[in-house]
Amino acid sequence: MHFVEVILPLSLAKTFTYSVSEAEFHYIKIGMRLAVPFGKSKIYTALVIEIHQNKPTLYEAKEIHQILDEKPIVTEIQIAHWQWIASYYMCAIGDVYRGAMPSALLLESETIISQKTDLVVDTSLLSDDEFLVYEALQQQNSLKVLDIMAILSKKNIFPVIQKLIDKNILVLQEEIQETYKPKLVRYVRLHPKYESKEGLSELLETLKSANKQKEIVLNYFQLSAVEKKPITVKKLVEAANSSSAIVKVLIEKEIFEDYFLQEDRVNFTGKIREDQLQLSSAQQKAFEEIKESFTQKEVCLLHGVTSSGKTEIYIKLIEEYLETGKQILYLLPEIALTTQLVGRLRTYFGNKVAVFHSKYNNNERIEVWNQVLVNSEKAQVVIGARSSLFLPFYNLGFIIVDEEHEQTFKQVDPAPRYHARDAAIVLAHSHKAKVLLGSATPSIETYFNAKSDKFGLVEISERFGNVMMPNIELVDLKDKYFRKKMTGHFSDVLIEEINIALSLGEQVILFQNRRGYSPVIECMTCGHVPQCQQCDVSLTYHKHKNQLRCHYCGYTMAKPTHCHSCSSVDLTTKGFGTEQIEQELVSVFPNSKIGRMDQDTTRGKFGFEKIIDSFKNREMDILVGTQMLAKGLDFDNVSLVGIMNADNMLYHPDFRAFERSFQMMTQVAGRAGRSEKQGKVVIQTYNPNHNTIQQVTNNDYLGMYKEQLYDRQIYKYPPYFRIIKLTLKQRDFDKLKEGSMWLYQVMSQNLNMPVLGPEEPAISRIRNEYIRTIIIKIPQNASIVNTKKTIQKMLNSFEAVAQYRAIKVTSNVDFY
DNA sequence: AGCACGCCGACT
DNA sequence: GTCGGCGTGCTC
Repeated sequence: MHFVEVILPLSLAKTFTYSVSEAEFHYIKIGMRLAVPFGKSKIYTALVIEIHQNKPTLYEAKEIHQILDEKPIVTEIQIAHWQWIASYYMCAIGDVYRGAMPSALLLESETIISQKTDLVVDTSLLSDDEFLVYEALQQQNSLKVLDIMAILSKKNIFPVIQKLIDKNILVLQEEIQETYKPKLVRYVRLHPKYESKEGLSELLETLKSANKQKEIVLNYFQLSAVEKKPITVKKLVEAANSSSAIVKVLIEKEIFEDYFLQEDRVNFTGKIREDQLQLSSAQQKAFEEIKESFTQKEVCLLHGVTSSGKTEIYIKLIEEYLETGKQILYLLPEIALTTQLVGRLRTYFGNKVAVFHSKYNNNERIEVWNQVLVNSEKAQVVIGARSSLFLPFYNLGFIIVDEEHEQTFKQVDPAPRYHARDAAIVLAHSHKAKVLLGSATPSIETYFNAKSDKFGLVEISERFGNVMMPNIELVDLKDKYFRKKMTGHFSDVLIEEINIALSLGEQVILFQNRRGYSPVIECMTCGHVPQCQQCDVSLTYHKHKNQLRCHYCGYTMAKPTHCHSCSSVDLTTKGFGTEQIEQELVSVFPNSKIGRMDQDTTRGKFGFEKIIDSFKNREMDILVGTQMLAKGLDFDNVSLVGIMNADNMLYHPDFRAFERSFQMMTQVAGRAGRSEKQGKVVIQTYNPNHNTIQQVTNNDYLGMYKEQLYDRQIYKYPPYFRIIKLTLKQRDFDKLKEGSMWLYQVMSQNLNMPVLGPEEPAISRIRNEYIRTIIIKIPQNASIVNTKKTIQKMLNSFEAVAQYRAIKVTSNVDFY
C-alpha cells in the first residue's frame, strides 16, 4: 500500500499514481525522477510530486520501473511554481515539466530490436523486407526503430517487425539510455617508480637516444614546476611542440601514466578585475534608490535611457547579493546578447557566472542544472534566456530582467506560453527575492505598475559619460519621391549622412524591419503573386538562393521564369527587405564594406557573434539588419543609424504596434553615438507627423506612455484588461467556422465581459490548417482565477461535442 | 501528446 | 481482396 504521485512529460492535465515497494517508499523523495511504464509499451521519465498511501479506487496502479535519482533534482519550490504556471497560463503541468527540464534529463524509452538466441531460420520463408532485417541482425546484435526504417527505406516498418516476432525470430525490448556523460580530460603523471632521485637519473639515462621523448619528459618537469597542478596531455603536447603519439609511447614504456578527471565543460580562465567598479554620480544615485525601493517593494523598475549604464548598476547590485551567499538570476531576452554580457560579468565575478540557454548542448545544460541544484559557487550568478527560470534554485536572492519590454520573454509556441518577466516575479515571491526590471523603453504594463506604486521606479535620464542623446532627423519619403530625390530606397539626406560618416572613418547601421513587408515576385501583366500551397501567404523572394520561400511552413520553389497564371515573362520584385537594401548599397557605395544581419545570415551557433565581432573590429563600414540590431548591442564607432522605413512597423494590426514601434526605433537609435560625439539618426517615413514618430524624435517616453495608456483604456486592452486569446485550428474550413461560432457564443453568453471573434486572422491558413481566433478581455475587477476556470469548463464542453472534437484549441494567456 | 484500435477508398 | 488513411479513446 505504497504509492507515488507523478507528473509525466506529456500534455496531460492529470497526475498519475504508481505503486512502489515499502523500501522504495522510504527511499523516494519528492523531486526525484522515476522511469515508469505508461500505456502499452512506453517508458517515460516521471517526476515525483507526492508520496502517499491512498490506494486508487478506479484502477490498479502500475508498478514503477526504476528510480533514476539518488537525490531530488527538482525542488518543491519549483514544483509549486510549475503548478502556478500551469494554472495561470492554462496548460497541462506535463507541458511545464517538459519545457522546464533539460531534454537529456527526460529520457524516453526506445524500442530495441534483437534476435532470439540459438535460432535456426529458414530464410526461404521470409519476405524480402523480413530478410533484410534478419540479415542486418547477423551483423549487429541489436537495431533501433530508426535503423530499420533506414534499412527498409520506408516509414511503416511495424508490420514487418510484427511478422518477424510472430515467426519467433525477434524480441523487442524497451530501453532507456542515460545520455549525459561528464566530460573527462586526460592527464599524465610520472610513473611512481621514477619518483625517487635515483629513478630520475635512470629515466634520463634510458631516454638518452630518444630525443623527442626526452623533450616531452623535460617539458613535463618544467610544467609541473611552474603550475604545481595536474598536467593534461593536451597541454604537455602543446608545450613540447610534440605529438600525442610520443606521449603514448612513453605511457607504453611505463614512464608516464595517464588518468582521467572530470572536467566542467563550461569554464572561465580569464583574469578577474581587481579594481572596484566606479559608478558615475547618476548611476550611484540610481543604485541607492533601487536599494531604498527594495526595502519597501519586491519589484523595482529601472528606467534608464539608452547607454545610461544600466549594466554597471546591475553589477554593483549583484556584488551585494553575492556577499549574502544567495543565488542570482540574470534574465536576458535572447542569447544573441549574452556573449558580450557574459564576458563582461566574468571579468568581475569569474567562475561564479554560469550561462544557461536552450541552444547550449545537453551536457552543458545539465552541468549548470546540477551546479544550481547544489548551490555551487560556480553557478551563483546565472545568466540566461527565459528558460533559466526553471532551474532548481533553492536560495534565490535577486532576479534581474534586462530589456524587460522585449516580446521574446513571452513564449509563444509550445505550451507553456508563459511570460518570463511575470513568472520571474512570482518565482521571486516564493524565494522572498527581489526583482529588478531594466529597460530604456519599458512596456506599458510595467510602467503602469510602477506608476501605480505596485513596483518601485528609478529613472536615469542622462547617458553615461554625459554622451548626448542622438540627434534625430526625419525624412519625408512622400516629399522625396515627389521631388525625385530618392536613389532606390535611399533619400538624398541619408546618402549624404552616410558619406559624411564614412569619410570620418565611422560606421553606419541601417535598419530595415522586414516583417509585413517582404519582397515578393509580381507579374507585371496580370498582377499575379505566387502564393504558398499550404498557407495563406505570398511566397517571399530570396535572391541569394534564387528561390521563393514560405516563412510559415518552409516550402520553397525555384524562382519562376514566367508567370504561372498568364505565362508572361514580365516579372518584377515588389517590396524590399535587407537583401535588396544591401544590393543597393553596393552600387551606391562601391568602395565600402557592407554586411547584412538577418535570419538568413546569422544561422548556426555563432553566426550572430561572427557578424557582430567583424563589425566591431571595423571589418565592415555599413551593417544592414532587421530588428536583431535593436537588442542592446554596444558599438563605439557607430555615428549614424538609418531607419529605412518607419511606417511598416506602425501599421501592424496589433494594439501594441505603436508601443513596439517606439521601442524599436528608440532602441535602434540608441546604437548611435556611444562615445564623445553626438550620434545622428535618420528616420525615413511617409508620416513624419505621426505621434509615435514625433515621440521617438523628441525622446518622449512619457508622451508615448500617456497616449497609449489612454487608448488602452478606451479600447479595453492591458493593463486595464487581461487578454486571453484562443486559437482554433482545423483542416476543414466549414467545420472550423461552425465550431468557432459555437464556442464564441457559449463564451459571450457565459462570461460577463467582452469576447471578440471568431476572427479570421490575417494569415488564415498555415500548413493546410484553417485558423480562427477568439479574444476574451478580462476586466480588472473580475476574478482571473474564476474566469479561467469558467473558460476551461467551456473548453471541456466544446471538446465533448463530437463534431468539434477534431478542432484543436490552444489558449494563450496575456498574449503578446 | 502518443499510440493502438477500428472502419472506408486505391492498389496487387 | 489487402494496405493504409485518419477518427476515437485511453493512458495510472
